[in-house]
Amino acid sequence: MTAISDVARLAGVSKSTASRALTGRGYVSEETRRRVVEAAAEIGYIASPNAASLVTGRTKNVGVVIPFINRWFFGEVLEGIERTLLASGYDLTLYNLALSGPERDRVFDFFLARKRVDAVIAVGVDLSDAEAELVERRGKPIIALGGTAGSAPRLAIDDRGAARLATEHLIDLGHTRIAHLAGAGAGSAARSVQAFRRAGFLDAMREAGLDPVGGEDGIVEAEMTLPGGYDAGLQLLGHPATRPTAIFAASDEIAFGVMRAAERLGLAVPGTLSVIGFDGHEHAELFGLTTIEQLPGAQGRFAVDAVLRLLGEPTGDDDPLTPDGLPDFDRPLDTRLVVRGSTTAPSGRVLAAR
Amino acid sequence: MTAISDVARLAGVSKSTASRALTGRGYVSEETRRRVVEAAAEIGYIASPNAASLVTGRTKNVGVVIPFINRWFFGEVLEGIERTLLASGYDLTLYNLALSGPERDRVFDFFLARKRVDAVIAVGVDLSDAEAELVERRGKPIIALGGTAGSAPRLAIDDRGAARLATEHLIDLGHTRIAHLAGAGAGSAARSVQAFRRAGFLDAMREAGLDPVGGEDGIVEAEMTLPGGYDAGLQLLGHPATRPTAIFAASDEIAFGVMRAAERLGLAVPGTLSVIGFDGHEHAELFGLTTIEQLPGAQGRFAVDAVLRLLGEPTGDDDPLTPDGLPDFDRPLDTRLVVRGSTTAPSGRVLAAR
DNA sequence: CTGAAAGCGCTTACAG
DNA sequence: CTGAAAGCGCTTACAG
Repeated sequence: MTAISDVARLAGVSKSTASRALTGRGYVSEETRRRVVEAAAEIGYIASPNAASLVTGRTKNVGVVIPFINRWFFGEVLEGIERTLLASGYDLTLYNLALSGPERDRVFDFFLARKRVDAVIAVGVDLSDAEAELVERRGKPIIALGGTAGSAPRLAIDDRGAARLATEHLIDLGHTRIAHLAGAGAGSAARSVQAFRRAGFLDAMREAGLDPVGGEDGIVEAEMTLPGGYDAGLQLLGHPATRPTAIFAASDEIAFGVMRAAERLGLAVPGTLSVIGFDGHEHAELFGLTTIEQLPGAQGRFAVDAVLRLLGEPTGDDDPLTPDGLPDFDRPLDTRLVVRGSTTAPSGRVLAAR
Repeated sequence: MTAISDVARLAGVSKSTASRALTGRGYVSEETRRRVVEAAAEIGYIASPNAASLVTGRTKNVGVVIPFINRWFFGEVLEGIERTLLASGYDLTLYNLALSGPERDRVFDFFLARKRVDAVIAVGVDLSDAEAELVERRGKPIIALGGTAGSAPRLAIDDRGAARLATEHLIDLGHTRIAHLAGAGAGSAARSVQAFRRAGFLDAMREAGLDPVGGEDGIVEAEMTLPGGYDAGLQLLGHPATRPTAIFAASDEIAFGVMRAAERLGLAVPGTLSVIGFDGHEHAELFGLTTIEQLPGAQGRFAVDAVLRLLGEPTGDDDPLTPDGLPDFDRPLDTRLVVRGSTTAPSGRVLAAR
C-alpha cells in the first residue's frame, strides 16, 4: 500500500510538503509541486480519504435518503445526484428509506449519526423534526428535495400550483365531471407532495364551482405505481353512472394504470375519458399522455449544487442564486404543462350545448 | 463530538478497555462491558468508522457498480443489495457506471482505487480484465452479478438456457415464424447477457430446424427499454409479408414496447402475434405477459451474502453453499417460465393443418 | 517555501 | 481482565 511517505521519499521532500503539493493547500514552489505530483503518479498514489477526513473533518461523501429506487421519478433524481456528485469528486452513500419502522430508525440512529457523510440529501421523504435534528445536530446540512426535513432548506416544484394548472386544463377543455387519483396518504400526511397536489386540484375545482367525482369525499387514493393506478382506475371507472369524463392522476405511473384500466373496460381515451398525469415520465410521449412535466434529473443536479455550496465547495454557477451565494430555495423548480393526445373536450359537451 | 475517550472516562476505564467492550473483540469482564455500554448509550457515542477503518483496514462499506438505475431489473437488484447491506451494518456507495468513457475510467482510477470500500459488487456490467485487476490488486474482492468481471466470481442465471426455454415455448405452441428482439450489443459483446440470450434463441431455432425471421441476419437489436422495444417492434412488424407470428424479446421492457407497437399497428396479441419476454417485470402480470421470471431482489441479497462471506463476515446460512463455505458460483440462479395470455398457438396453425 | 511535531479517533499488540 | 503505548495515514499549525 503506497502511502504519502512513499511519495515524499521519492520526491525528496517531507510528508508535509508532499501533502501541501497534493492537496493544493498551502505554499509549495512550482518546481517542488511538479516533482511531488510526478512521484505520486509514478507509484500510483491516491490519498486515503479516511485518513484525510480524520483530520479535516470532511469525508467528501454525501448521504442520499430516498424512499423508492424503482419509481421513475426517484430513479431519475438518483441518477442526476450521482452524476453530479461524482463529477465533484464526492461519493454517494445510498439509504433506501422505509416509510417508518426500525429500519428507518436505524438509518438515523446509527448510519447517519456517524461521521461518514458531510451532508444529507433527502429526496421525496418527509423527515420528522426529530430526524432532521438528529442529523443537523452533528453539523451536517440537509437539503430536502421534494419532501420536507424539519426546517431544512427545501427544493421543490410548486406542487399545488402545478396540480391546479393540470386541473384547470381539464376544466378549460369543458370537463365538469372530474376525478382526482391522489397519491396514497394525500389525505393524511399534510405536508406531503400528494397532499399538495390534492390541494391544488381542490383549489381549481372550488374556483370553478365544481364538485369532485368519485370516492367518499370525492377523491380516490392510489399507490403511486402503474398497478396502483390500474386498481384505483377500475374502481373509479366501474360504475357508468358515477363515471368521470376526466381524471387528474397524481403521477404518470398512476395515469398509465388508469389508461390500462380504461382499455380493459372498453373506455376510449380520450374519447370517453381524458387523462392527465404528473411528472413527465419517459414513456409519456409514447403513450400520448398529457402531463405536468418536471425534470427530476436536473433537480438532482440542483440539489447537489445546493449541498456543495452549503459545504463551501466551489461549483458551476449556472443556477439561480440569491445574493448570499446560495440557491434560491423559495423559487419553485420548473414545471410545464405538456398537452398530448390523452386529453380532449368531453364528448358530452357538444350534446350539452345543444 | 463525543469520542471514545469520553465513554472511557464516564465508565472509569481506559480507552483500550472501552474499545474492547464496544467492538466485542478481546477480553472484558461482563461487569465492565455493561458499564461501558451504558456509558456509551448515555452520551450517544457511536464510533467513527473512518478512525476505526484506519487501523482495521476495514471500511464496512461496499461499492456497487451498476450501469442503469432506472431499469426495472437494476432497480430491484439495487434495492435488494441495499437492504441486505444495511441489515449487516454496511454502507453502500453507488457508482452508476457508464458503458465507457472518461467517467467510467475515473470510477476505477480514482474512486475505486482509494481505500474506501471493502469489496465491489458489479451488477450487469462487463468489466475488462484491466478494470477488475485494478480493484483486486488493492485486495478488494469483486462479485459479478449478471455480468462479468475478469476472473472474479460470477453469480448469474443461465441466460442461454433460459432463452432457449423461452424460444422452445413458442416452438412448442406451433410457431415457425419466430423473431428475436435482442438487447443492443448482443451481436458484438460476446460475453454479455444479451449475447447469451441471443445464443439460447439460436440454439432452440437451430435444433428445431427453423430460421429466425426479421433483421439482416435474422435478429433485430433493441435498446432494452420500452421505447426501444416499440421502435424495433414497429420496424419488425411493419411489413406483413415478413412478419413473424411470435417474438421472443430479450427483456420484458422490450416486450411491453413490442406489444404497444402491435397495438399501434392493429395486430392482436396473442391472436396475430405472440410475445414472450424475459425478467418477470412487476407489470408483466398486469399486461398478461408470458415471460422468463428471475428474481432480481433476491439476486441482490445473494450477491451481498457472497460478498460478506468473502469478507469473512458471518451471515445467515439460508443459501446454498459449497463445502468451503462460499456460495456455489457454478450453480445458476433461479429462473422459471411463467405462461400468461400473451402467447398462444399461431392462428395460421389450424389453416396449415387442413 | 519547507520540515518536525502534534494530533484526528480509533484499535491492537504487549505487559502486567 | 485491564491499561499505556504505538500506530493506522493523513493534514495542519508552527517554526524556521
